[in-house]
Amino acid sequence: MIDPRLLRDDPDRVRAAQRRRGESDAVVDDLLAADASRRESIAAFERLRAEQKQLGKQIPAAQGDQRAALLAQTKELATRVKAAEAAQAVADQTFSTLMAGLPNVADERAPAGGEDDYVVLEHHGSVRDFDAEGFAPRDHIEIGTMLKAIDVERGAKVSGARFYFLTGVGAMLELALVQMAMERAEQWGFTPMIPPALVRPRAMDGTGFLGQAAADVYHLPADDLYLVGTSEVPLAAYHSDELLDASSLPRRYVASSPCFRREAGSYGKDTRGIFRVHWFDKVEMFTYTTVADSYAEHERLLSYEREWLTALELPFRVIDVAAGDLGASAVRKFDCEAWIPTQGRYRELTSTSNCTQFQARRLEIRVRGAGGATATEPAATLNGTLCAIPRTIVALLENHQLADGSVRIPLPLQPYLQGRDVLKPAGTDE
RNA sequence: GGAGGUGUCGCCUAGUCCGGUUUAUGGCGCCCGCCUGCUAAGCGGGUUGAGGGUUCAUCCCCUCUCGCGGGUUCAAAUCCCGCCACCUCCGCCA
Repeated sequence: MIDPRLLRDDPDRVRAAQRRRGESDAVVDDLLAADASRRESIAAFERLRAEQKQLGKQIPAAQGDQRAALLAQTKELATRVKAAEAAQAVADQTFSTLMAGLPNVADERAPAGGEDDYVVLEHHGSVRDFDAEGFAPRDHIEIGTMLKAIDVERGAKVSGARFYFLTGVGAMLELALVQMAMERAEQWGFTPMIPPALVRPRAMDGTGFLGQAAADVYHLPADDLYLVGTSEVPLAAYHSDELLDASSLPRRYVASSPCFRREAGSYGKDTRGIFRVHWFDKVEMFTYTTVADSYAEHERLLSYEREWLTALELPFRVIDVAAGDLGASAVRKFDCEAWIPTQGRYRELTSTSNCTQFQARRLEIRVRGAGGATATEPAATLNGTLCAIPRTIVALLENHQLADGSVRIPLPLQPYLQGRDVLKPAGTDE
C-alpha cells in the first residue's frame, strides 16, 4: 500500500510511475474519487455520532417527559448513525480495494519498461574460456550425476516434475553453503533466524504475494495456511502490528528456510535440472529501517550479495530491474546474475528489493521517533537473497568443473566441507 | 481433539457480577519544568495509537481504539454470539 497523502498531494508522480511500469494510470483518478467520497462519508458519520453522544449524555439526568423526548430523539438518531456508519464502511472498502491493487511507486531511477528493459550496472569476475582449456563444459545435471550429488529422476518419481534429491556430497554442499551464509551474515550484524514456512493469509497478503503472484503460491485449504515462496514472508510479518523504536533500527535478520513455488506460467521453462524447482532452501536477508535510510540499506544488501558471489568465485553481473518487472511491493530491484556456461548467459542467483513502506503499511509496522520526529511513520522493509541453494549449486558445478568431471571448491567454502578442495566423480576417489 | 482460565493506554494494575456520574483508576518507567554545589530525593505537569476537520506548520476540535469481529441498547471495557492468542490439565503424537 502506498501513502494516501502522496496520492492526494502528487498524483502525477503516481501516474508517471504507473506508466513506467507499463500499466494504466487511470486507476489514479478512480482512487482520487474514492478517497474524496471516503473522507466525505467519514465526516458525515462523525457529525452524527458526535450529536448522538452529546444527547446520550443528557439522558441519565433527564426526568419524565423530557427523558421520553430525548429517548425518542436519540432512537431516531441511532438509525441514522447506523446508516452513516454503513455508508462509511462501504466507501472505505471501495478505497482500500483500489489501494490494495496499486503497486508501489517505482523509483525514478528504475528503468522504464518490462522484463527485457533492465540495465546492466556491473560485471564481476571473469568468464572461463572452455575452448581454450580444451574441453566442453558439462551441464550441472551431468556433473551432479557423476558426483552422485543430484538425483532428479527419483525426485520426479517421488514428488513429480521440478523436484530433486540432493545426495551424498550434494547434501553436504547444501549444508556447507547454508552454514557459511548464516555465519557470514551474522558477522555482518544480521540476527540469524529459522522462521516458519507455513503462514496465515495475513502474512502472505501483507507481503504482497496474493495479488498478481497468487497463482504461484501453495495454499493448504484444510487449515487456510500458505507455504511461503521465500522467508521474506515470515520475516516481514515478524514485526507486524508493532511499533518499533527508531533507535532499534536498522533491524537486520538472516533466515534459512525452505521455499515453495508452484511455478505457474513457467511451463517449459528451465525444465532440465534444478534451476527452477517447486521446492528449495534459501538463505535470505531482511532489513527493517526508515524510508529515509532504505536507499543506502538497499546498496548495502547488494554489496553483501556481491561479496558472497565473489567469495564463491562466480562470474556475475548486476542488473537494475525495469519498473514493469519489479513486482507489486518493490520500488527498485537489483539482481545478481551468474554466468551459466552451458546456457551461455547470465541467470538470476540473487535479488534484492527495496519495498519502502509498501509492506509495512499493510502489516502495520511503524516506527516511533524517526529523525527526531514525534509522529510515527511506517517502517521500510528490504529483502535480499544471500544464497538460493539449487541455483548456487548449478553455478558452482558448472563454473568450477574440471575436464574429468570433478569440481573445484573455492577456498572460503572449503572449511565447511571438511577441508575438501575438490569434489571427484563417484568411484574415482583419490 | 476435550475441559477450565486469562486477555485493559510501554510494564503492572482498578473497573466487568449490578450498562450511563470513566475525558478508562492508581503505581512504575519515560519526557518537560521547578528546586538543588553535582546526583538522588521532593514538588508540578505531560505520556496509547489510528483517522477526519483546520492550518504554511503548530495549536485546537471531532470520531474510533479496553485481544479481534459481529449483535442487543438511546447508550457497551461492562450484557450476548463467533473467532484469535496465551496459560493449566487430559488425550494423541515427532
